[in-house]
Amino acid sequence: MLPRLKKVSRKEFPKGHKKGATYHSSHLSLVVVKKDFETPSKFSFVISSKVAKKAVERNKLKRWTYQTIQKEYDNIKNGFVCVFFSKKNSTELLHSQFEDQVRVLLKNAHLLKK
RNA sequence: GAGUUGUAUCGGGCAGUUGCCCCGACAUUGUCGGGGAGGAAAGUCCGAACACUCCCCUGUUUUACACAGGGAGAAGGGUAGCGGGUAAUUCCCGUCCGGAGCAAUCCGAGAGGUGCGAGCAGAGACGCCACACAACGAAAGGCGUGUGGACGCUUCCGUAAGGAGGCGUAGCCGAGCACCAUCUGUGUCUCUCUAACAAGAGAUAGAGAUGGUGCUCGGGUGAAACGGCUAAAUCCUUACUCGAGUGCAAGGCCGUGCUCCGUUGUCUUGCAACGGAGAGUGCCGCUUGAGCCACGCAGUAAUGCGCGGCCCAGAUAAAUAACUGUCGCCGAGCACCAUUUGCGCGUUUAAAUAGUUUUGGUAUCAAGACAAAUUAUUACGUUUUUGUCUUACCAAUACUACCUAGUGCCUAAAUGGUGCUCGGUACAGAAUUCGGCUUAUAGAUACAACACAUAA
RNA sequence: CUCCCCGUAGUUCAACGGACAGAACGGAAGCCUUCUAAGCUUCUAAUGUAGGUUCGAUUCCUGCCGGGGAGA
Repeated sequence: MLPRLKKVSRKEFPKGHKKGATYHSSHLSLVVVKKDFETPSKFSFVISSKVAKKAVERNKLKRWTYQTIQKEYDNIKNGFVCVFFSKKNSTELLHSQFEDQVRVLLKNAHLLKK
């Protein structure tokens, strides 16, 4: 899991999506907003109850994303606020497929240092 | 043995890797130690605690404001056999009654009153009249209250959906009873006639048949059948209970932080001071509580009391996790072993094994016999091809030989154990707290009860 | 999280506890017309679900299911 400092707090949440750049994959989408380059990047995950009706499913998807971000966190550049949005079919994925989707989105957004 | 019902409990264990939230200590941004979802955390269907606003009453006070204590009445809501439990309940316990079930057991808003009573079926669940009484209304009049608008009661009057009243319609089939009418024949008495009987006339008694009227009972229809019964879980009353509403997004704290506005100062942006507003899990409420465990006592029980021990999530864009290995549990399949049981044949002749006969199937490499075809002017022979039979193999049947009391079902069925493979390992995630109810839940365990089958 | 409201044909709405649940716009078939439109006739299709009260439930009561709304 991510520590609380690396997650987006309620005040820092970007209010309109129009400011940031959006990236899409087949089961997820990502909104990235630039901030100052000093602070480390922060992440968030949004899933509505229409996507997954049970709270257990929603918690599971949220934990999967935070876990893959925690694995890749050393490679990620500083100074961004990133929000993952789930699409309607995102409950169909297995765990390894879900991790690949998150990695592909991070790569497409040019957040990885390499 | 295989079920059913009720109650209660559990609902994965261990190890490794990578991580998260809270508390404490040391120390300072790290180490160490402790803790980290449920029986339903769910639905939000009830109830309570707690908090605020409002209403009313009492007291302090001349009154008001304010403070303290409390919820009597009205309206509205809820509950409903009876008794008990609880902080409280649409909850729980005991018990009566009604219903379901063979039974264990389960279900029930189960007080009292009034009366709407359609359609179909059926002979029939009524129709009409009037407005004395009851009910409702108030244009006009009267009386009362009030300055007045008006309000209340009442007379004449009006209303009919009809409580009570009157009249009437309908009334099938069968049986019984009563009354009336007609007819039939009989008995008794009196009179006439006769010697007498018979006959005739009159009166009276009871019987039978037919018809009519009235009453009672039954049939059939329907949930209910003639003036009663049953019925509101949409009405009314009674008893008990809740003052009404909002719900932790209740409610409160906070400046030195953030945003906006205004004023003043320096006076170009900007900065500083003061005031106001807003936002804000920054902090409280927030987890020690109708708490959990064990024992004893009271009680049929729900539950209560006493005593001892324990501290057991507290996040806030929201922690409690992810992956791997192994073990466990359940189901299915396969293999091996063990036990039990069934059916057939048999102990007077078995089966298995060997040989022969008959029948059927397969194979046609080789050999033999027979038949057909091919080559055609005709005949015969040879070669080739095809078919059948025998020799070959298998199965069944019958007989013979051999041998003993078991053997067969071409490995039958059930149960248990071991090993291997495959599949499954549920429902589901705290958000103010607690007590209930309802719903979802792979499976596992314990106890109690009931009915069925079998054996003793 | 807390608190409210609503479920009837494909759609929008009706229906004292009483038959076979009605209307409009739809859809299908036929008639009319040279053809289409309009018009006429016929058909189609529903009480969210499970119990209870009642002789009888769309309506009354209770539990689930689904949808919608309010409070920052």
